[in-house]
This record gives sequence, structure tokens and C-alpha cells, in this order.
Amino acid sequence: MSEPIESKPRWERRKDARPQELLAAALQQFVERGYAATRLEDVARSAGVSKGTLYLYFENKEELFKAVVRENIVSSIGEAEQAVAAFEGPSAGLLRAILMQWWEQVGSTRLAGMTKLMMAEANNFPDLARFYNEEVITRAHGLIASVLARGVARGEFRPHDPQALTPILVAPVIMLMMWTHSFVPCDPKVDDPHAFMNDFIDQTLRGLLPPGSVVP
Amino acid sequence: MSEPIESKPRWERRKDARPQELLAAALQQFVERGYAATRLEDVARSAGVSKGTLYLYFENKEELFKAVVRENIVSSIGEAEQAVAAFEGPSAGLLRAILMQWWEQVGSTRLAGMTKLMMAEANNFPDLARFYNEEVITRAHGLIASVLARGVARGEFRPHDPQALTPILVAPVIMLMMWTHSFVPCDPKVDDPHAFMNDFIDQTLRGLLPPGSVVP
Amino acid sequence: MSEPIESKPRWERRKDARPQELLAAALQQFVERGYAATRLEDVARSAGVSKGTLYLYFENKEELFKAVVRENIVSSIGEAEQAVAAFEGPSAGLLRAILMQWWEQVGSTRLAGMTKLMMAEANNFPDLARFYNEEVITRAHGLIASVLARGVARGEFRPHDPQALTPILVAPVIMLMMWTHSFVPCDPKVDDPHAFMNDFIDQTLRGLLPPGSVVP
Amino acid sequence: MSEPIESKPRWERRKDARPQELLAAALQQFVERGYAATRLEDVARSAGVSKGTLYLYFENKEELFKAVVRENIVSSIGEAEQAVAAFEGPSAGLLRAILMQWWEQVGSTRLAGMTKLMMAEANNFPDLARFYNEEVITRAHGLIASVLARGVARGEFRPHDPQALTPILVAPVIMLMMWTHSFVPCDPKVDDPHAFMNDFIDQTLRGLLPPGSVVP
DNA sequence: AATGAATGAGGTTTCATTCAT
DNA sequence: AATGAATGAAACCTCATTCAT
Repeated sequence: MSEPIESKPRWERRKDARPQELLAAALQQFVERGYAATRLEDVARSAGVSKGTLYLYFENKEELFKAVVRENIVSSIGEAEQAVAAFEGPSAGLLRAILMQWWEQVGSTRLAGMTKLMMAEANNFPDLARFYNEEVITRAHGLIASVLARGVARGEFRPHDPQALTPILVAPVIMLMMWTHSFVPCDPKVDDPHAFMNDFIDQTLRGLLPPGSVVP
Repeated sequence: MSEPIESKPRWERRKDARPQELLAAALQQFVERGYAATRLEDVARSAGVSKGTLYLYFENKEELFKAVVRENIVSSIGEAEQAVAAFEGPSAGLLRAILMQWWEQVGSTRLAGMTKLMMAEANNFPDLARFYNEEVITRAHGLIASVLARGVARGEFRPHDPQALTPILVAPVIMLMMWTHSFVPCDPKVDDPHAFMNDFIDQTLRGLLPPGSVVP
Repeated sequence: MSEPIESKPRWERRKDARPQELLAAALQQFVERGYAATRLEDVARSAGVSKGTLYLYFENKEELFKAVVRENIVSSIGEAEQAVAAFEGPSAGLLRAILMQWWEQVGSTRLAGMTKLMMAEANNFPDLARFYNEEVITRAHGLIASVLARGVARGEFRPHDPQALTPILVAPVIMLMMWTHSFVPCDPKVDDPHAFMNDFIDQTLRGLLPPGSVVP
Repeated sequence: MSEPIESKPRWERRKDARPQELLAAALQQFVERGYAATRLEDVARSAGVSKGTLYLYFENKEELFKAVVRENIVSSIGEAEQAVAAFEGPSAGLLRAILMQWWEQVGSTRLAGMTKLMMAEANNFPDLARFYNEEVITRAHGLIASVLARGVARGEFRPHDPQALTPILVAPVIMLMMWTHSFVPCDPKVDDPHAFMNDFIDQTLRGLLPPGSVVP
């Protein structure tokens, strides 16, 4: 919708550019409507080509979907991993920074739609699920867990098993993304994502206070 | 009693038992395939009846779905509301009880699939989303919020806005349900839901400690 | 199997044994909705019986329809025929009286619905059409034609072939009936049937003036 | 020209010819079976295409029907309106011409079946009825009324209200069309439509003679 | 390489008809 | 005789996929 129309004249498109344009159009449709409800005709039209052309590049709807997912899971996790490694200072700040960055770079962008898409369709596309799990989820969890472990090691967080706590800790961010792409249109219970993130981080850090400390 | 010769009737009259059987079959199919992908014929066959019979009991697919939700989920919430109203004792215990009950009656059963389904398809079925939001989400959130408010009022929880904290607090349970019906088959990161719930509740209650108290 | 070889005329079967209520209910539904759109369940409910009961009395929908038509074509034409035979006075008055009576006793009553029904379904039920044609149309036309012939014989109407003029003359009354049961709900172009009838008779009588007379 | 070996393609591309072919097939089916009873699959097969193809050209059954009406009937009325506007000479001749043309272009063709169909099914398809009333009936009536008004204005017809007389005047033509598609097969009372039309027009014009004139 | 007309299987819903009770 | 639960054959419409151009 907010995507500017490609202004290049049709006959000048380069062969190599085609698949990218198709994937971009498909991404938008899939994110907007889900897998089943996305009509290939809409994808084609939104990419400015005919339905038949899609089949020149992708065997069928399923393969197109898989290609979309693979293409768009270019995790910016790598950067985050480096940022964590280089960070100096209190772990609470690190955790806050990491989560806020996540929200800003992923959760509040179109990529959040991919997350929702994956949750919604993982069951129907097991190999995609495996792929996504390895490339994204496992690494992201590892990153969070490493921050937790750092906090524990430095005595800033209460002792706990970071691997176990990570999914719990991460859940609200993911839910916020999913919420935005599901129920918000019919009832925006969570109308201020920023406030949500702040409250969430506050509550989380309180829960991590080491024993013996006095609650502020 | 001498058994008469097996006459193998073309069909059987089971007026009273039917609705329950149909709802059970529908629940299974919906959870397994999602709303859009569930074919009424499959529901019917899985209940051992013909397609037409479904329409004797439910006006259409949407009403069938709503009936499944009402039968299984809404009723649970009703019980929980009563349990909360009748509860006496510390709010931490109440919160723990309510969340555990939720997990046991919904989260750990097939019903969890309904939650995942709704998140996945809410976008494409606004009427369903509205219904589910009103009948389930709003009521469930209200219930949790009331427990939080109770804790604040009794000085057991730190002061906060229960309406704002509820979605945050509730997120891990929902994520656990969604997880179960999406990525768990390919990588059971959360392999012990019970431990997950305990850790989650522990972390949550820690986060709710009132200011000035000493972290245990 | 127990069907006697003797082929009794269909429309004389067990007339007295048939529940009049079923036929009455069916008549109303057929007139209101037409053949195809009438649901046997509605007929049954409106007669206060179950769907199955209908099948105890009528083989199927088609036979029910035929029975309804046969039952309700009790032409009051007999009376009219006698009235015509006994009439003394100018033929214009006779024609006016006959047409007005037709409108009042048939056209403005529920029987008009039967006329429309027959026109609409004649093609799909040829034997009914034949039956209706013999019992109603032919006799009614004969009656009108006899009045025209009387007028010609007495020098009151211009010379013409009554058999040929009758369908022309009769058309507006029939159209008025059909109109009432088709387009009037969406656009009551003919909102005053009485005025319609008066204008129609006036125009008709003018058209019948004998040559040489001066138009009033 | 040597005919190439028959390759028998699964289907043929005929973009330009298709709509006409489909409309022709639809007209035939609608007239033959009625609106409700016409199955789009039959229309398709009768046009030599598949069900889906129909939907490439027409949004749904209703739009297909409207297109048939527009293509065949509405266009005729347009021509007639122009003919009336351009006509010079006595109004009796105009009226005769217009009615005869109507008979020849619509009444005596398959299109007459559409008129019958609309009368038969208007009740059950209010949208169709509204459409037909606006596009056909109102315009046709307006046309006739304008001719009557012209005759009155020129002193050729007796003074009267054209709006009121039109439905009366038009009835015999419509009845003739309906007749043809209902009872004629079982009893061709009206066996010579041309004679019918002539007698009808004669009778009508006689009825329109201005006061004081001498009946010929 | 690209098109887009054509296909046809598949989905929801309706309702005349059957038959166990 | 009466019931009404159950059936299943259509009917409309959609859309992934194919293929002649």
C-alpha cells in the first residue's frame, strides 16, 4: 500500500530483477492476507506481470511461498550478536537495548508480518519451519540467553537457567508483533506499542533482581 | 436378549448426542487444518454423518466455529470467573492458580490450537475475530486484570495499571500455546510446559513485588 | 405395483381423502413464491405438519403442485355463463358488467395468483396447462366471445370476428393480475386497479363502436 | 489449402467472439428454463466452454442475465426511441409502426421469452425486477406514452392521460409474448400473431378516435 | 520470455426425498 | 399415520494451474 510504484518502464526490466520483484509483491500479499487467502493473480498484478509469468519463475504457490520466506529471513541477528559481544556496562541496560532494538528494527516493521506468517503456517510447511527455526529462532534465543547469562555471571540478575527463561522473556515481544497483525484492527487493546515495551522491560528487569536486593 | 439380525441402517438417529459429536469433530478439524482449510465435508465424515447433517445443527461454518468456541473455551472462562470471585487468600496464590488452571484446561489440550488458529486467521475473518475478541479475549483479560487489581488493592503487588500489564503478563502462556502448535514439532525448545509455567509464574510474581520489599 | 391397469384421469384421484389444509398451505406458498422457490418444509410448517407427512399424501413436489392447481380451478365461470344467457339490455353494459365482475371475483383476489402461477409454469407442466386451458381459458374466452357476438348481432358493436378479438380484449385484465403479482412491489406503475379497469373498458367500448357512429 | 493434422486443442482462444457467444447461449437457456432453473454449467456447455470461462466475462449469474437484457432488449428500445424522435406524419402511423417493430424485433423472437421470464420470476428476484423495470419497462412505457401524448397534442387522438392508458394499450402485445411461451404449445388459440397484431392495432386506434369524429 | 484465456476440481450451502422410530 | 433426523445430489462461485499464442 505504502510501497511506491516501481517507476521503471516495463520493457526495461532486467531479467535478473524479475524474481526479486515477484518476491517483493508476494511478500506483501502473504503478510497481508496469509498463505491460503493470497491469490496468485493479486501477486502478479501487484508485481505488474501476468499470472502466467509467476509460473516461469516458481513451480507453484507453495514454492513461491517458500522462496518468499527464505528470501526475507536475512537476519539482522548478526549485527545484534556483535553489538552484544562489544557491549560494556550493566546487563539491565544491555537487555533493554537489545529488546528495544528488536522492536524497532523488526517488530514495528513489515518484518513482523513475517514472524506472524511463520507462526501461522509453520504447521503446514515443516521444512520452512525447520529452516526458520534454525536461522532465526535458535540464534535469537541464543542471543537473549547469552545476555541473561552475562547478567547472572556479573551478579546483576538472579541466578536462573537462561535457556529456560528466554522463551518466557521473549514472548511479550512476539505477542506484540502477532497482535498487531491479528486482532488490533478489531480492538486495539494494545494501542501504544512503546508503552507496552517499556512496561514489559520494566516488569522483566524487576523479575530478574537478585535475591536480597530491595525492590525500588 | 437375542440380538436381531444386523440390518445395517443407512443412518442412525442420535439427536441428543449429535451436537456434541459434531462439535468434537469440528474442534479436531479446525485445530488440525485451520479455519479456512477445514472442509465441512471432512468435519461431517469425521463425525460419521453426511454434509447435510451439519446444517441441521449449525447454520453455517461460522456458526459451527462459534459453537466450538462457546462450548469449549467460553465455558472455561465462566468457571474461572467464579473461581476468582470465590477465592480467599493471597493474590499471588490466586494468580498462580488461575494461570495454572488456564494451562491445564486450555493450554495443554487441543483447545490451545483454537488460540493459535484465531491468531493466524483473525485478519481474514473479521467477524470471527470480533466474536472471539468479545467472548474470549476481553473476558480473559478482564479476569487477569481483576486479579492484578486485587493484588494492588491489598498491597501485595506493586502499584501499576492492570489493563496495561495484562497483555504482557499473559503473553507467555499464549506463546506457549502457539508454540506447541507451530514450531514444537520441528524443535521442541520448550519440552517441559510445566516447568515453563512454573518459571513464568515465578518470574512474573517477582516482577510484581511491591517497592521496598526484599527479593527472596 | 398394485396400480390398476385402469388409468383413471389423474385429477380425479381421492379428492375427498386429501387434507384440504395441505393444499391450502401449498396454494399460498406456490402463489407467493412460485414453484421452484417454494420449499416443502415451509408448506408443511405452514400447514402445521411435518415434512414427512406431505409425502403420505403426495408422491412428490410435482404431484403436490398439480393437485393444488386442480383443486383451485373451480371456475366460477358457470355462474357467469348463466348470467350472460339471462342478461337483457345493451351489450356494452353486459361487457362492462362481465369484465368488472371478473376483476372483482378473480382478479382482485388470491385467485389472481393462480393465473400468474399458471402462466409462469405452463411450460414446465404441459398436462396442467392442457387441463387449465380446457377448464378455464377456453370457457372464459368462449364467454367473452359470445358477448361480442351478441353485440355484433344486435348492431351495437362493429362487425368483427369475436374469436380473434377476444384474446386482445382480455389481455389487459390478465396483465393487471400478473402485474400485481410481479412488478408492483418494486414499482407500482398501476396503483389504482379500479381506474385501470374503467379506462380499459372505456377504451375497449370505444374501439367497438359501429361504423358511422359519432365518437362521443 | 492443405489442412494441417488435426491437433484438437483442449480449448480455443476467442476473446473477441466469446461474449457474444456466451450471451447467445445464456439467452437460449434462460428462455428455455427460466432464471432460477438455468444452471450456469449448462450455459457454459451450450456455448462450448467451461464453467469458469463464464466468470471471466460476467461477474455472476445476475450480471450475466443483465447483460443478456442489455444486449438484446435495451438496445432495441434505444433504436425505437430514435425512430420515434425522427418520425414525421400521423400519430396513428407512428403508433402502428412502433408496435409492429416491437413485435418483429422482440415479440416474435426468442427475446419474448425474456419478458415472460421476468413476469414469472420478478417476485423472487427483486434486484432483477428493479433492474428490468428501470432499463426496460419504464423506458418502453415512456416511449409509448410519448407517442400517445404526441397524438393528443396534434388532435389525432382523443384527450386522455397517456401514463394511464399505456399499460392498457401495451397489455395485448405482452400477453401475446407470454402466451407464446406458455399455453400456445398445448393450444395455439392465437395461431396467427400477425393477424393478432393487426386486429389489436385496429381496435386500439379505433378506441383513440377523437370525439366528434365518425367511426369508419 | 511473456501473456492471459481457459480449465476444472473443490468449497459452501440448499432442499427434495427417504426411512427408522 | 405421523414424525423429523439424515441423506446426497446439485447449484453457485473461486482460483491454482495449464497452454496456445
